[in-house]
Amino acid sequence: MSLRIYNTLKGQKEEFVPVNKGKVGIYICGPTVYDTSHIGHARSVVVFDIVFRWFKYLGYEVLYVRNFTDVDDKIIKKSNEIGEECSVITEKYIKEFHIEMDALNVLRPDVEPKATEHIDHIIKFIKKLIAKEKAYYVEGGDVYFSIETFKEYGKLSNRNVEDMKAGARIAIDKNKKSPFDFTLWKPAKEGEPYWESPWGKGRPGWHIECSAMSYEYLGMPFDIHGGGKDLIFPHHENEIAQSEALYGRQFVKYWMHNGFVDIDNEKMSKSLGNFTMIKEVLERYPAEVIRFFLLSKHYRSPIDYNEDSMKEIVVSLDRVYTFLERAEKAGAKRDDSKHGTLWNDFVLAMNDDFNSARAIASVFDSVKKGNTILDQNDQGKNLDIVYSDLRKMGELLGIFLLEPAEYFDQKNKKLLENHSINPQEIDNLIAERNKARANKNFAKADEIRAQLKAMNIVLKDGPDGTTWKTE
RNA sequence: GGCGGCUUGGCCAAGUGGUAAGGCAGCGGCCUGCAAAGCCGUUAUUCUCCAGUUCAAAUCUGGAAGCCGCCUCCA
Repeated sequence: MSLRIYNTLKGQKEEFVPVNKGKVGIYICGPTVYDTSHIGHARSVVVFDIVFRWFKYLGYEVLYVRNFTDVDDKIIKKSNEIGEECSVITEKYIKEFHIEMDALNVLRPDVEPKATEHIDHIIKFIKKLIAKEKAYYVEGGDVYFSIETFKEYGKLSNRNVEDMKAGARIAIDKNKKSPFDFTLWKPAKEGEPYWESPWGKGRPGWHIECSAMSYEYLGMPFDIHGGGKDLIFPHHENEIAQSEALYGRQFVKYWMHNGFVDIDNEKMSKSLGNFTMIKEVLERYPAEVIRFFLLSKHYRSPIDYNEDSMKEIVVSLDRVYTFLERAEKAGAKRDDSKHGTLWNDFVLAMNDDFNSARAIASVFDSVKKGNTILDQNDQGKNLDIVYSDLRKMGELLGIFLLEPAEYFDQKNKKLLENHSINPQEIDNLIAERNKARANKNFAKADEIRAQLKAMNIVLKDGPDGTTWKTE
């Protein structure tokens, strides 16, 4: 049962064989910190969080690096617009990013390097490229990478320079040897942040930081490099060019790219004004629901964010927690010494290119199996196994990790707040209804049930009395 | 123009050439004073269409239609 990963470079799934036995190096392109993160960022981060967790589960020694791009034209633009220092902006959004990702139960990477803290490494990298004649300086302070010096340019995105020229969607720049040469270092204009370099005061281009920093932390080649699908070209293509041109060997073994999040079947875009921010979604749904949603479809496919899907996820999550609660009340105990057959299905799914959508089917199969055991009053070992497997699946997916009571309390609290309902009011109505029931006045009892139902409160009559939940 | 992807029941969604997972919704049943939860049964002779390869195809090949993404900052 070995792990298979879809490698963008090869266009197919391949068996995962680490560069160094027992170890895995992962580098993920993190955000450019100039604005609030949207649900698309959340997907990328959650997807690779699953990858991280799965490698650890498989017993690898993992070194997980995810950068922050904190020097960039967009940051400078924002700085000019709002009159704040770049560093104030980047720090603000890094902090926000951390808060939101923590809420989504995302594990922090081992290292989160910032471009501005690795300018020395970047300059050194560029100097070496120039020395090898893979890059050139032009009058005025720009340094470009020369794609003509790297014959394999285009191998990740399946492009070739001739075809791209035919597309002609690129501005001709007289300073460049080829229109596809890209910036490694650009000069600072008046008032822009800068660092001293052999090419004057300036700042690094976007692509170079990932080559320089990944080399610093993970060496070359390393195992996994990932990010959103849109980064395949030009960002990752350019990283390959820089790193492989300089060192003459493979840069990355497996390239992974996640699909986009659409909003109501449309691409998120500024013109449509439908950028959906993580914080907005967190206001509407529990963080766990968002995470569950993001994992409900295979990571490479597009996923559509919409109200109906989210509601469905809420119902599904309730089902899982309802079972966990029921199992725990029946005395289910965690015992990881043994696994059931559904666990094997889960592992197979995850080993097949991190197929979380399929893995989630094992979650529901476990719930059903567990409920059947409970219905048949056949507790004991079987229940413990199903329960333990389910808990373990939750740990690896990073969902349903709460105690059921905590989950339902939070949910109830939110609903009561949203509808300004006083819990005391509910208790009073229940007491009244139970009095009616004791007197066999079922008409009155049903009336109260309906009244509560109208408030989105659902009653459950059990052997230990009446409990309620929100709908 | 170049490159890549998608099209599976009312909806969402897996699917590794061997005879359609899972979830939501619906319907029937058991349980319940009634409910809720749960369980059981039921809902695609069929996977956009056409042709081909094969004993066997949703899965492979060729073609058609529709949709989407990247090539410009973008997760």
